Amino acid sequence: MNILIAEDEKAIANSLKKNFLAEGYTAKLVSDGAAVISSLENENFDIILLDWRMPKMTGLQVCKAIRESGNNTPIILLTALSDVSNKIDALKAGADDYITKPFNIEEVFARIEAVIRRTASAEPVLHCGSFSLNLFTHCVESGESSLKLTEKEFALLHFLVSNKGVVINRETLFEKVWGINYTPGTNFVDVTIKNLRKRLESITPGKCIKTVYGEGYVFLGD
Amino acid sequence: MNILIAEDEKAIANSLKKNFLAEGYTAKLVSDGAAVISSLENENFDIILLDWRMPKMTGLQVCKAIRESGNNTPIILLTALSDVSNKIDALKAGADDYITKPFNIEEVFARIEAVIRRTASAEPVLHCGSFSLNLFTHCVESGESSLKLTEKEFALLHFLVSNKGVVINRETLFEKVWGINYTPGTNFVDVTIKNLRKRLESITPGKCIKTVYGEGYVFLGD
DNA sequence: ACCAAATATGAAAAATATTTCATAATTACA
DNA sequence: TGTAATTATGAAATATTTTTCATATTTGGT
Repeated sequence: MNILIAEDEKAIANSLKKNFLAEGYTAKLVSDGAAVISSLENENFDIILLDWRMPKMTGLQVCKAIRESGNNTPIILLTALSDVSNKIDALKAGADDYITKPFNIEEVFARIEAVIRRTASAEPVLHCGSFSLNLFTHCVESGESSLKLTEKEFALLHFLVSNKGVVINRETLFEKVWGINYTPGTNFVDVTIKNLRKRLESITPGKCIKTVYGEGYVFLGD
Repeated sequence: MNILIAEDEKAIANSLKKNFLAEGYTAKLVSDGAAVISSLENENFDIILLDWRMPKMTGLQVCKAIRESGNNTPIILLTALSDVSNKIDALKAGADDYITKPFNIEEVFARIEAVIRRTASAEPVLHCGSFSLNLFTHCVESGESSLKLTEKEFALLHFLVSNKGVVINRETLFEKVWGINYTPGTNFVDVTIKNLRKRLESITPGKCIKTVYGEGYVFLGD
């Protein structure tokens, strides 16, 4: 078991690490968001313990950044606040669980095990703000509701979501989704965007695919 | 970077480990197949170096066992033989590369980097003997040829492959693939099996889905 | 406010996939 | 070998998805 600990307070970080080593686990300590991101690029971890308050970026922002980079390593957020709304924010940002400080080490072990058991059997999903895209079942999911997309719809949304925030022109979308060179005169992309938007209405209230006049389409998070 | 080294010869194993540690990598040494399997259950590795000849199980068997357990960690096989047919066997069994002894450490580092770069961008596949099933694109692939399955075909083959060697009855197949309770009178499963077999003809020569009279269907490896 | 270009939409047509069903072939067993 | 049960298969009927296209709406610039 290999654990990444992102915790600013040295005392807590060292205490966690000592306990993990005693259990035969390996643990790496980092103290800011940038270090978390670069560690994840170079190494695989079984779980990430992420402090809520960190220098420069909040744990929440780091969490979002991790998920946006496509990394699905389970994350447990550590926080001094017991506010319930933070928990909701945390889970929305892509965290898997949440431990309130002060905690005892048994609780940490128990939650790690629970999260790993839970996520080991989970299917890969792309977190897209208020909903998520299941890459295996091709469903968009939000809370209880789930909706299966057609293949073109799925491929188009998948591509837009994985380029969140960047405007993609029709030619590119066409070539990525249909896999063939763009031939002017077809409006496949427009039609599929329309259908996609209609379907997403029932899943998420806001308009998450925006048209940029003369340029193309963008997926916006929320 | 976390490396699992499965090598019987202590001298080679220790030399590898020393070199990896010098590079800032972590490495775990094991000396038999069972230890490889159990290590993988408890820890994530970035790469596995696997000796061709090991006590009890051959590296090839261990390799197959790893892939059958659903683990896709990149594997490099180490072998004293320079026989080309072994390389083919190795890749068939699910290995990603192959290094011939004696090797120098630069070659090992170079191959590790190459394999990681290659597999990092690869899509998840299920190795099924002479072909593989791409879980993202829903294609069966064998060497150059690739074939897109329909949804029911994919789901049926996926379920059979992930229960390789065990006979599954029609009721179970129906419920897993169609997601609804079995109602007698339908022969969806039979029809889809027929279509699947016809499609697989062009990919793999042998009959890999066998009928067990009165019981159901099995996927057999090859 | 008006115009031309760009985008959205509804709906028909074509292509694919799924389901149904009748019949043929195969199997296990007496 | 004969028979009933089981499985395989071809093909029609449905359903779904993809593509086409004509028309409506929106947009940015004048």
